[in-house]
Amino acid sequence: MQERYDPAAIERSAQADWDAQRAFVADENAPGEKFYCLSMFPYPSGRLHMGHVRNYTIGDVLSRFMRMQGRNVLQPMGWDAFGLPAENAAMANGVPPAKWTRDNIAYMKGQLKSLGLSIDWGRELATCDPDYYKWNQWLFLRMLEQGIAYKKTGVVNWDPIDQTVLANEQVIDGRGWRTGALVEKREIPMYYLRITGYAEALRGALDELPGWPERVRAMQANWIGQSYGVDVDFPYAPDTQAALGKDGALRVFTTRADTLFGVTYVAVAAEHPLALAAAARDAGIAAFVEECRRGSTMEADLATQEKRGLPTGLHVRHPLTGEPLPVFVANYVLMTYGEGAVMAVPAHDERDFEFALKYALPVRTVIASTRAAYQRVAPPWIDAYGEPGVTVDSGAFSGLASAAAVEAIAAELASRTLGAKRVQYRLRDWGISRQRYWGCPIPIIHCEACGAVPVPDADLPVRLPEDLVPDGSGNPLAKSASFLACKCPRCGADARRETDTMDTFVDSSWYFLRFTCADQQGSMVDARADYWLPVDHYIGGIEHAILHLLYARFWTRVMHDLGLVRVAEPFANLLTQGMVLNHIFHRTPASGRREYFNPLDVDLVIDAATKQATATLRKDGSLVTYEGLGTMSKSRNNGVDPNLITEKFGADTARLFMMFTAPPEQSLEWSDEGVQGANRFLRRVWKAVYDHVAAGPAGALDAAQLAPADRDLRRIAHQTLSKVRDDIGRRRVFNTAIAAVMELLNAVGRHAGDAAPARAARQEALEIAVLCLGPIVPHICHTLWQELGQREPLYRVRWRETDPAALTQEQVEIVVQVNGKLRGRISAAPGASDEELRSVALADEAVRRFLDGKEPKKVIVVRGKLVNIVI
RNA sequence: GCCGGUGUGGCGGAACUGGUAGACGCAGCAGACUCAAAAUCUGCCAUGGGUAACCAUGUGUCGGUUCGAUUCCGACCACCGGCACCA
Repeated sequence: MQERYDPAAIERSAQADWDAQRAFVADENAPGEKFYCLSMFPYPSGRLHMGHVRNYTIGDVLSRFMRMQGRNVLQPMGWDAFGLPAENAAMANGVPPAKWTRDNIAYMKGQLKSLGLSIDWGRELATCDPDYYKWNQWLFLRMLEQGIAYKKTGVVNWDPIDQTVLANEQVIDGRGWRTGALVEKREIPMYYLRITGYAEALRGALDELPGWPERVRAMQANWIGQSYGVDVDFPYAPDTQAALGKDGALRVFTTRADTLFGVTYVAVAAEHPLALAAAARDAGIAAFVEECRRGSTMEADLATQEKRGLPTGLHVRHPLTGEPLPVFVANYVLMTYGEGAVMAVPAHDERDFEFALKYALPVRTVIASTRAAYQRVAPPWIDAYGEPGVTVDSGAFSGLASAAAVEAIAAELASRTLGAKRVQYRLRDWGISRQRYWGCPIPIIHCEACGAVPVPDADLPVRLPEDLVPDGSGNPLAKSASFLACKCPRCGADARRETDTMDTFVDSSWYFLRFTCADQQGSMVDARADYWLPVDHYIGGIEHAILHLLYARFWTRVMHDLGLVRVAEPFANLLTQGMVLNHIFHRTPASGRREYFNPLDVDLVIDAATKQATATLRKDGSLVTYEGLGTMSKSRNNGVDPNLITEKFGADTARLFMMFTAPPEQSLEWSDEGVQGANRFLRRVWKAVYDHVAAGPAGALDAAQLAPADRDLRRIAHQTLSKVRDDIGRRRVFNTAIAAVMELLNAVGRHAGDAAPARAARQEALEIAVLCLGPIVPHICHTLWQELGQREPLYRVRWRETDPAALTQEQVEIVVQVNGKLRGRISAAPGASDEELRSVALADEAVRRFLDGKEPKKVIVVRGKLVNIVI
């Protein structure tokens, strides 16, 4: 055995062994219960980043661990290959997105391979392959037939100079990122998927996902946002009838029908028909409506902006009292939620209260607090105003508890056909049309005579031409004569192809199904999907907790309902890993644009006393501003290239650092010293095995022959075995598992003696250490396992059973507290009774000092752990 | 703004079911080896007081429940993730 740990050579040879043995090819017919372990596939941005390394290491540790538990494991990998960055790169370099993407995939695949991941590469797929996206199109057509996909108008960001649609991230402070032009909103026709039809199913099934983190389930439930309420119709007053030229009613949705008698005005969104009718008559309103339409589409902006509105001059009548109520246009009413109109109850809703105060509208108290938190609503706002209570000043409905009042008022409205109870969801339908080139074409043909005609299945896939180069001025597909030209499938006339492509969330909504049968040409999925699904463990960033995971759940349900797959829920267990952080340094020169510096080029000193940070540039010692820790990102230039680490220390060191430094769900702070520490530990493991092996083979272990020190080592080794299995297998934490093996190795270092039983105990302890580390640092363990004289390669070895006899102890330490404070320690047999523990504790010298001769009032004994004496 | 999360030594973190706060590692300090340095090994390492034994304080802040709270409850503060066209 070599004395020096040489990661480059070891990793090369271990990977060659695994390749030669086809060690990780998944087989549906292999023995063992299946285990589908999936990490979120990467966007091929060019190079792997540390978030990927963390994600894929977690998945690989689980995969390798589960193989050792006898499971039949599938761990696939692919590429989320469509998306905006490829178009941006094309604009910057003139390279077609297809070439850029495929080059990136080739490079990143090499990087992934060098990490030693136990992936079945035979199932690799890229979402930009026609073999893959053909089935996006095929399922879209099925959804169209089912009415799940439909067309309506939607709002987009429009850059008037580049004549192009912008993504939200391309809008900076209301201006286009390239042109600086003020962004406009435009309404254009788009395809939507009716995810709202699945809202109840998606929400209800969250309760049946115990393997998901509570916080993700909560986030999804809130996103779907189920609320029970009442639709209320406010009949038009004569002025409104005149303005619209017809009779009718303004419909609002409310969860607080009990406050109906407190309504003092109604508010509508800027896009609401009533607002548009008012705008047509009044230039001031038209200007306000236009201003609201110009603003951001992002919810965060809408929610933080100042609440403003204007009276439309129109009125509606209260459905029960007939009182005329003014109609306002307000920027805080969302056209996309409910009916785009709200009944305003300033006394019992904080937003309405703020608005009414600002515009001097009446505030009418109609709820009495059941805990006497207030008498009459008056500024300033307190949260109690918004709580349910008992109705007052509500005509025939006064004196009812809120819940009862809702029922009674809903019944009354229903009897007058002016309202009905209804369940409302916050969730909106999923708009999938993107006015972009690098995505999956939507399989529609526009015919002058026949309208929008679906492409026949036989003509799928609609291929995306791969030679176009976007230049920022709109979708190049719209200028490609060869792509556009086609015949109408219905009438045969010349027609034009749809140029919108699909949201890339479509691509990632079913890739996990395709991995099970990536070679299937004849159908979207086959029976193998039913064997492997659901994914037993899905691992990915917390940033995907809502959108991707909800869309994937929805898409799978649609496939389920079409009879394509048996499962309805695709992911049985979910692990949401934390972000990888690094220091951020910048400098803002007088000229303006902020410049970021890579942490590699900066020295950071933090004064322990003052906590003052001083950051200087290495090359010239000049000062830069320390911004603190933040997610590694290109824009902040604080990424660490995984290659630098693997080249210097090896993949095992990178893997160990990632797994040891923080538990998987928490964010992980990058630390160069931490990486060196991980490498140091691997060198120690190597040396421990080397020293042992160099002394010649150890004999068989005979428990009866062991000296006390040998038994201690053996106990620690078997405790470690149990702990690591529990940590990885049940708790899904790795840092504590690694810490346990470190302790075992420290114990091996302390253990001495060349007698045969001592050497046998060390052999066993080292075998257990290597076995436990195997899933985490597979290359070094692959080699050390052989050096320890094992014939079966480690990747085929089963986990070892803990020997209960090794765990027994003659004496255990019991902690003694007086009034909850630690005052002494006693030693007792593990099975000692409460009485025995109590009397030994009371007799203890240290404890007696604190008892001060007093009689204990109470003695609490936790067997095997502690005695607490209360005086 | 709304929804979700996090907060423990100089630093990353541990304490799993309410029961010894600080495992394991990093950094630091001291020593051994060395001509020297690196590497390696050994010891120390929450804060304050004390030569020491030991004592007091201490898990973001304030309060509560309990024999006992990092853990449970309430209020607050700071930071992080998501908010529907980044993926």
